[in-house]
Amino acid sequence: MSRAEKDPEVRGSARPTLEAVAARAGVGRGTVSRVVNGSAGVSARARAAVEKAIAELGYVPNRAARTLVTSRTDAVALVIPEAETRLVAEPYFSDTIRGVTAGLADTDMQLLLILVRTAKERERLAAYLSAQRVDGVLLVSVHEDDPLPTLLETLDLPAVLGGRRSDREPLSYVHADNASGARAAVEHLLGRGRRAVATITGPLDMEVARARLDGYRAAHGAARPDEALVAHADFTEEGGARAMRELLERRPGLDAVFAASDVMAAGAMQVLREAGLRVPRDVAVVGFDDSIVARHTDPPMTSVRQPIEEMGRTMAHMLLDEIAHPGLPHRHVALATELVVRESS
Amino acid sequence: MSRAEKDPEVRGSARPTLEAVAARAGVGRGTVSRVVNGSAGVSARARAAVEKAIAELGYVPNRAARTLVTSRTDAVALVIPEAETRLVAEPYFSDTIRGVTAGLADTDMQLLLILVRTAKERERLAAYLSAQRVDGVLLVSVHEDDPLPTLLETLDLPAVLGGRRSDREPLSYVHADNASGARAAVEHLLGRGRRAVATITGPLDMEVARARLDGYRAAHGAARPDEALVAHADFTEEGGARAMRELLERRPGLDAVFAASDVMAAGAMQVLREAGLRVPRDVAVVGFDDSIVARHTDPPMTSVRQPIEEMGRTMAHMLLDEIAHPGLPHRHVALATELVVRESS
DNA sequence: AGCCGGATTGGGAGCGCTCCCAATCCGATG
DNA sequence: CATCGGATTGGGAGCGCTCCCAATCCGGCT
Repeated sequence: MSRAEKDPEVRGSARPTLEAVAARAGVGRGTVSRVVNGSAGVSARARAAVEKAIAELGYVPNRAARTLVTSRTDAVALVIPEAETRLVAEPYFSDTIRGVTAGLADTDMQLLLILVRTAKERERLAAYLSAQRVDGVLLVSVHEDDPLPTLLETLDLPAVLGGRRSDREPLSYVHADNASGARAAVEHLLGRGRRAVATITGPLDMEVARARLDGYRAAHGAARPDEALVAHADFTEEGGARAMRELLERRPGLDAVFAASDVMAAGAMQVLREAGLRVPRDVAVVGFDDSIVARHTDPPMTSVRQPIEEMGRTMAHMLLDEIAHPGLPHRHVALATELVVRESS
Repeated sequence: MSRAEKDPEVRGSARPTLEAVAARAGVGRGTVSRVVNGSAGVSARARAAVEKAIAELGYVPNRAARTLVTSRTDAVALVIPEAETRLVAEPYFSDTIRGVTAGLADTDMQLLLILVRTAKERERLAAYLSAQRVDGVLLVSVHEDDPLPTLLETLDLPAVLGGRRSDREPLSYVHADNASGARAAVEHLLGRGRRAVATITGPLDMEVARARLDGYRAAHGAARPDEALVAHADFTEEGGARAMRELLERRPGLDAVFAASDVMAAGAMQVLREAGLRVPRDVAVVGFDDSIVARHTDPPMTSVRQPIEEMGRTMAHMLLDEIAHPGLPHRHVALATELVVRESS
């Protein structure tokens, strides 16, 4: 039998309250509260007495009581569409979380993780967020038609997006400079003498996918690239494979492919191999994300690295700012990408 | 200027309270509370009136107020040592989270994600958990000397571990049947005629690593395997490579390797290739985890799959049980693994 | 008609904290 | 020595909810 069952005092009610600390320190509740919250206007003597009492009693403030009166929750939510956790290049997920956690580390903000899987859950989430249970929201992997950002806007709840819906995104966001990254990748291919550089895009209802396609086009300068060299996919390996087959059928002479994700690039490499084409000899391949997949393909894949962990950290910092200063105008941050050259190009 | 600034009523205080619902429905607070919490003893008439009022007002209970009086928080924490998010095979992290989320889906439990990075943070966490801010704790990737499980025990806080510290683990846990999985892998190699099967272990202060090593030994039956065929590493790719070099030096004639993780196996395959040995012709390789890495090595790797998402789901369910029924004896659940045969063996 | 007991109901008390104001203290000033 | 004002302090009020008990209601029975 657990101690808690025998003696209800052990868990819960036994914990010292503000009042107990006040009594022990021989001061009033107000003074203890001031010390705990670091407000000014407490004499050194009183402060010392309170701190001593706190230490002796092992006092920890009751968060619920505080929330009840201040209506701050000291919690932020990280909302991730469930589907993304499967599709997106693997480390994306953990890197984001790691970054966000790091950004929150010196705060005593709690991180609530919310995976949204179904439309039903999405609705529940709306109710949830409306109910003020968090001080702010981080939202990653937004699609263009995602209703959540709009909801956050109307709720006037501090929020920072990872990525943006379009280039006119009103909410604060952090994203990688996808267009430049893609452009650098394609320029790299062209610079190595490739002539017919194809691309495999992500789903075009995501701005990341569009931006990478734009970068691909921009790399061609005034010379509009052959539209038959553009194939659309969905960030999955199978999608990448399918797109590669299409491309080979349409333009058998292509000599390079830029895929908007490593996973798609891996699918493409598979198809190339099956078609008897060698990488990079016959067809050079560049991916995007520099995920773990890129390092393990054969040959190892050239890829565009995005600083995902830093993005998470930045998002967290921006959110804390917005929470602390509600009037703040929204901010838009783009972080640089970096081309990591390996043997596939 | 945001609406909230102009009109403080918009955010927060404007939300209807229990009292408001009661007034609107023409009943007392108690009745509304009973309806909201689904307790019995409410007439159909009253219930209908209350439900109508709730819908009209868009009432959502204030969690903090409820927590304050019940001292339930309706939140559980998932604690992950930060280091693991880097080392462990990538999808582990997201699969676990996905599983836990799924297991919590029909509840209105919140999931708090806590990444512990430093010893300092670990201490803070102790204070945090002692402060009753969650109803229960999920703890993954425990090391033998981890002080947290013991803390949870003394706090008498509902907890479920992912993995166990030893085979005498008192706390509830869910783990994969590592020994059987490893055994199956090695038997598979022996069954294909391999004679000198080496193994690369994980850090032996983790029970998973020990269990997989035990499985390796068990597969050899009465015939104790040559101890020179056992090399220790740390679940990293570099560690796997280093161990492989050691093994090749000690026993150049080995014809198979079972690594306790895919990532280590990938490192080993790299070394084998550099040594001019072909996989699987000269040396067969089997990994553990069946992570994304296994599918992308060259050749694709045979690996032992563990049902990580299901483990997460099971952990969540068990925790909910322990929270609901505090007296419950601790439970230990082992989930079966499965050998996925690919070209590396 | 009067009474009984179970079903239903209302609302006081109180959870632990912050906010805020009135009270007190104390050194400095005239 | 009286007065003044800023610094410090104590504690009432109240946040929104659940718990619980006393009060009320009502159908059935004598």
